[in-house]
Parts: sequence; C-alpha cells; structure tokens
Amino acid sequence: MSIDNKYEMIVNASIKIMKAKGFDKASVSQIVKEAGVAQGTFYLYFDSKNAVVPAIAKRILNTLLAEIKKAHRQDATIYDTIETVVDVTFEITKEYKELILFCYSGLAYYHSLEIWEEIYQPYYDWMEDQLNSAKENGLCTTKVEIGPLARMIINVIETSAEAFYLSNQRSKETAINKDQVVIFIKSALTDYHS
Amino acid sequence: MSIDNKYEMIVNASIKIMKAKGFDKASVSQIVKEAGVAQGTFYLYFDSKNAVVPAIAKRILNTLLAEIKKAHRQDATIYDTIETVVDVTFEITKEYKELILFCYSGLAYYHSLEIWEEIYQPYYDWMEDQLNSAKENGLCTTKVEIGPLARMIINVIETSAEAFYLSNQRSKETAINKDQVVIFIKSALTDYHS
Amino acid sequence: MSIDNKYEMIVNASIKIMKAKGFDKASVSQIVKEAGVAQGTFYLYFDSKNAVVPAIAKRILNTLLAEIKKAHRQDATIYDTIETVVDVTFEITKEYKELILFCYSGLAYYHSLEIWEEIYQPYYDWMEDQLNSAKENGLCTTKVEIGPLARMIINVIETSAEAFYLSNQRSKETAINKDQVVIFIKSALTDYHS
Amino acid sequence: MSIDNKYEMIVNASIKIMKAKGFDKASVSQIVKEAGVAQGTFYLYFDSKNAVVPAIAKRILNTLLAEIKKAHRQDATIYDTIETVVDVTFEITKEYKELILFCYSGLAYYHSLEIWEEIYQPYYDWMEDQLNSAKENGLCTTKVEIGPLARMIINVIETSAEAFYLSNQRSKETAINKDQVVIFIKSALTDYHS
DNA sequence: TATGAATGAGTGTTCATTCAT
DNA sequence: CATGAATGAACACTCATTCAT
Repeated sequence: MSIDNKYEMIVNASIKIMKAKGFDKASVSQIVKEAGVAQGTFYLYFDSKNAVVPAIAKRILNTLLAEIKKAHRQDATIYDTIETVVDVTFEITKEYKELILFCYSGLAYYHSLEIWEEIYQPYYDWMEDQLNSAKENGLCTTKVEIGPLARMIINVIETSAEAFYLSNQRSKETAINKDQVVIFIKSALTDYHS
Repeated sequence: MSIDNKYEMIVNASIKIMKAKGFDKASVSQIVKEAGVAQGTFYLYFDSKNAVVPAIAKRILNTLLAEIKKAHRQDATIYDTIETVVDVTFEITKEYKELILFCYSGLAYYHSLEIWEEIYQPYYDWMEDQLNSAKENGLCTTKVEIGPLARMIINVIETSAEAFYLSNQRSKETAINKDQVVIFIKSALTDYHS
Repeated sequence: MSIDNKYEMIVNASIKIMKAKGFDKASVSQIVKEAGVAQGTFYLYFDSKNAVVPAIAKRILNTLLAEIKKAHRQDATIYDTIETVVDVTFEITKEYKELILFCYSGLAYYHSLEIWEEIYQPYYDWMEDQLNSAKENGLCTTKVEIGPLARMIINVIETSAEAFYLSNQRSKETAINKDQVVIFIKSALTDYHS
Repeated sequence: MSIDNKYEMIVNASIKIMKAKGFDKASVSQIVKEAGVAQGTFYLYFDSKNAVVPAIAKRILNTLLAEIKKAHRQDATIYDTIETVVDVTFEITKEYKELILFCYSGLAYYHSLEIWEEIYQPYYDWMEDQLNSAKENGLCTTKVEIGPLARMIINVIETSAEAFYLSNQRSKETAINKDQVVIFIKSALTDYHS
C-alpha cells in the first residue's frame, strides 16, 4: 500500500545483509529473501547489485548529518561543535561501521567516486560553514584552507571512529578514543608557530 | 629471494592481479597463470585465497616504512619528519592505492583485524619515537597522548593521500593536497589555548 | 486496420524486434514497449510468445505472394514467370531474411509444421497453376510431378536467396546469384534424355 | 582413460539434447547431466554454449560426406552419383534433421556464417569434381556455372530431405520424395532450348 | 479492455578448492 | 614438491506469465 514499500524493503534488507557480510559476499538472493520479495523485483528497482550501494551510502550520510544537526546548538562554539560531531559520528559509526567500510570499496570499483563526493557534499558544506564562523570568531586560526580543513577534520573523526569500533583495542592506552580526537582537532584549528 | 621461489612468485602475482582487479575479482586461476605455477601449487603455500592478503599487506607496509626511513635524516625536526612522511606516503599510495583499499576491506572481513594492527605496529612505534623526541624538544606540545596521536597522524596522511589519488578533484580549491596536510598536522602538534 | 488496432501494433512490433534479435532473444517486454501497450495487453491477443509466430509468417508469405502477383503479367511465359519470382523473392528475402530464418525454426519447435504448410498452400497452388499452363504450352516437359516440382522450385529460389544474402560471398565465382538460379530452374523444367 | 573422453561425451550429449530441444532451449545443465560431467567441465572444453555448435556441425557434415564417399562407386555416372547422394542425404537428414535446422540458426546469430561455408567446403569441392567429370562425359550440359550448380544441387537435396522428414505429408501426391528430387536434378543438368 | 508491478524458475558462467598422478 | 583436470555450488541477472486494479 505504501508508496515506496518494496523499494524501502529492499534497501533495508540490503543494509542488513551487507552489514553482516560485506558487499561482495552479500548475494541478491539473500537480500530478496530477507526483503520478502521476488528475485525479479530487485531488478525492478535497481539496475544491478552495484546500483544499491549509492542508495545505502546516501541513507547513512543523511542519518549522520541529520543527527549532527539535531544535536547541534545554534550558539555553540566550534569547540562544542567538534565535540558534538565526534559524539554523533562515533554513535553512527558504531551502528553502521561495516556498511561504511564496504561502501568505500563498493563505490570505489564502480566508476563512481564522484557519487561519493556528491553524497558528502552537504556535509562538507555544513562543516565549512561552521569553520568559517569560527574563523570570524577567532577560534580557528589555522592557515589550512577551509575546504581541505573540513575534509580532513571529517576524515580524522570518521577514521578514528572506525578504528575504535573495528580494532580489538588490546591496549587501552594506545587506542584512539573520543577525547583524544577532540583535542587533536581543537589543536589543529589553531596555528603553529614555526 | 631466489627467482624460483614459488612463494614470492605467488605473492608478486597476487599483488599484480589484485591491484588490477581488486580482491574478489582476482581469481586464483589468474594468479597462478601470472605466477607460472600450477593451480594446486597455490594451496601448497596458502591455505586459501584469503590467506594471501596479510602477506600482501605486510609487504606494502614494509615498503612504506623502509622508504620513510630511507628518506628520514637523523637530525630532522618533527616538522621535517612530517613532510618526509607525507611525501613518501603520497608516493607509495599512488603506486599501491588499489591494494591499500582492498586490503582494508579484505582484512576486515577475514577475522584478521589483529593482523592489521600487528603489521602497523612497527610504523606506530617509529612514529611514537619521533613524537617523543619532538616533545622533548618542545616542538610538540599537544595534550593528545602519544599513542593515539601517532595513529591519528598516520590516519590523516593516509586518508588524505587516498582521497587525493582516488577522487577526480573537480575543484582545485577544495582538494586536499600535500601542503594542506602538512600544515594541518603541524598545527595539531601544538596545543590550543581554551 | 485502424491505427489504434493493438493486435496489429503488437504484430508490427514483434516483426521489428524479432527481425533485429531473432525469436528467442526478442523479449515480450521489448515488444510491448515498442508497440506502446502494456505487458498484460500482449496476452489479451496472444496466448503466448510462440503464438505470434504464425501471424508473422503469414504476413511475410502474403507480402511475397502479393508482390509476385503484382509483378506477374498475364501473358508471361513460364520463363518470364520464373524470372519474376526469382526477382521478387530475392527482394523480399533481403528485407525479411532474419524473419524467414527464425520462422523456420520458430515454427518447427512449436507443434506447428502444419501451419507452415497451410500458410504456403496458396503459393504452392499458384505455382502449380503456372506450371500446368507451361506444360500445356510445351515449355515444361519434365517428368517431375507438378506438386513436388512447384515445391522444389520454390525451395531452390528461397534457399538460394537466403544463401545469397546471409553468406559473405568471399569468392564471386562460386556465389549463387539470380542468373544462375534462373538458368538452373529453366533447365530443370525440360526433361533429360537418358 | 581415452584421450578425448570428456570432450566427446559433451559433444554427444549436446547433440542429443539439442536434437530434442533446439539450440536455445537446450541448457548447459541438461547437457552436462546427460554427459555425466560437472557444470564447470563443459567450460574446460568450450568457451561458451555457442562454441559447441561448430563442433556439432562439423561432425554432421563429416558423417554425411563420409557416407556419401563410402556409397559412391568410382565408375559411377553423374546420374548414379545423384541417386547415391540423394539416398544418403535422406538417410542422414532423417537422423539429424533437427540438428541441421538449429545449426543453421545457431551459426547464423554468432558472427559465423563463414564457419558454415568452411565446413561445407570439402562437400562443395567433391560435388564440383563430380560435375566437372560429367561435363567432360557430356552428361552435364547446363550453362549454370559449376560452383553455383554444386551448391544448388546440394541445397535442393537437403531442403527436400528436410521437407520430407519435417512435414506431415498429408497428401501423398504432392509430397517431395527421393524419386522426384532425382529426376528434378537430372533434368537440371541438361540445358533447356529456348 | 487495459494495465504494469510482481513473480520465481531458469539461465549461462565463474571459481575456490580437491585429488589422482 | 608439483601438477592441472575436474568439480559443483554459487552467482547475477532475465523474462514469460499472472493478477489485482
């Protein structure tokens, strides 16, 4: 009855199966069984197995950005913002860690690194806005250009979150944790004096 | 070492094929054909196709670390060191970009995140040494602990290098390049004053 | 007849698609898309994909016979007639060569060799009439019975036309062409003296 | 143990299945089941399902030509020869009728009408030799060139044989039978007098 | 009549792995 | 140690057909 019933069911099933097995090991047969639709129905909504990856990537990033915006206070300093972003990213990463990984490689092989960039664009834009405000406030004094800065900050946070939830952290002392990430980025926002 | 060393020939062939096709699309048949050995011989040296991944990962990291040490001058400041590491990482990433990516996911799925950590350990150790010296010299004043700091620095450099060589960089201004990475990390080494 | 006649639109679309792809590779989905009707509509007019074959075969033979009759002059000798039939058959074969081929096998597999004979009956009848007239005129003296004679003449012409338009005719000298076919059949019309 | 065991078994099974179902409806799974080999073994000997067609076509033609040569007497006139060829062709056609048909279309679709010509070449050559001898003996006086003549004779015989064994011959009188074919061709060998 | 979303059995093909030599 | 023919389960994808609207 619902307008996107089958489409959403297939995306949900794909997320569930690919989370568990990765992109290549997830078979369309498993996905459709999980979704409760016929094999052919999958191909009614997606041209190929590959075509489901951008749909998943978009959903994860949208979730992440929505959560960040929800947790973000208008009057927050860039320092508060970084803390919020780190918190939310760690949360979301915990939930979607395997998906994030396979999306990376999934998108890589299929002529579509632009799609990845396209999906992240609103996140980059939002982060650049925050950094520009911080520059005006004098809280961000680094000589790094805003564009690369936003990307590197997001990269560090995501990579650290992934490392945190994917490694077995045998030694507590050396593991990257949220606090360390926050301090690292705050440091990076202020210039060094050579 | 010897030219007839079948183990090395298989690893070399695996690197060549997996670089070109990725892990899953690289078939053992192709690898053994490239290596000039019989199908069964592969299984004399490796339990499975998966078992070849750590061997490849180890070789890449060893190459990276060897190149870094070769380029590193004993009397270098941490700033010089960062520049060297960024330079070499970008070079090696350019050459091995596909392998690095697939090792990431390849290692992730096959019960072997410890192996990844184990492989990177000497690199982390070396970086920690450099950072400890810098701390003594007063060039590194960040409150971030040495362990996480080393890991985050290495992460930023590698992720940035991958982004640089894998994205199509439509807009010059926003692309992360070597200079921006160097400044970012140098900034991160000095503390912020809240 | 009417432009909205869905039956005719489906037959036309089937001819177009099957001409291009052959019977098996032509899908009902492609046919209905070409015809501009819904998937289900096809099954309103035809019990199955196979059921469309006789409709196509009939249309081709009718076209062939109509063109032959149009080009045939009442006062023509059997020799003129043979030339006309060869000319027209080569023309029509050129246009419908793929269809003729697939109809052959298409009809063969689907319990319907009678249909093929039934479709060709008016053509056989017409040719027998021409040959009977020729016998009366003394231009056809062969001992071959009229029925088989008509069939063999039609077979030679059609097979030669197909060979002509389907083979790549590397060597000019050995290729069957219209002139050779005409002489061959004219020879066959007169008896041999053993 | 035998050198070509599996290869021959697959060809035999392909012939059996394709005889029964035609090329497209014959599945590789059925073929390998019939042959008693594994699915993958098929692809050890043939690149694809299509690749099995020339092998089959070659075997049929070789069988036909071998039987003709076996039945052919050195001192035979062209009339005897025609009778022999018709006899043998009708026999072989009876046995392989469905295969001959599907080979036609099978070869047609896959960029390979040359293969068909190549396979038939020795048969054409042999027939041309017979006709040349007949010309020297004065038993063949037709103005049709030897190349096309050989091809048309072979075509009439094969097509007639196919028509004979594939049609249901409701009316005895009109059916093409061996005698009629022999007379038809004998007539065609002598010139007409216009 | 007409629709088109949904079906699911079926296809050709691949490939990691085994084992008799 | 080394071989390579053989395996067969698994895969992504197609398509004739159905049926609720």
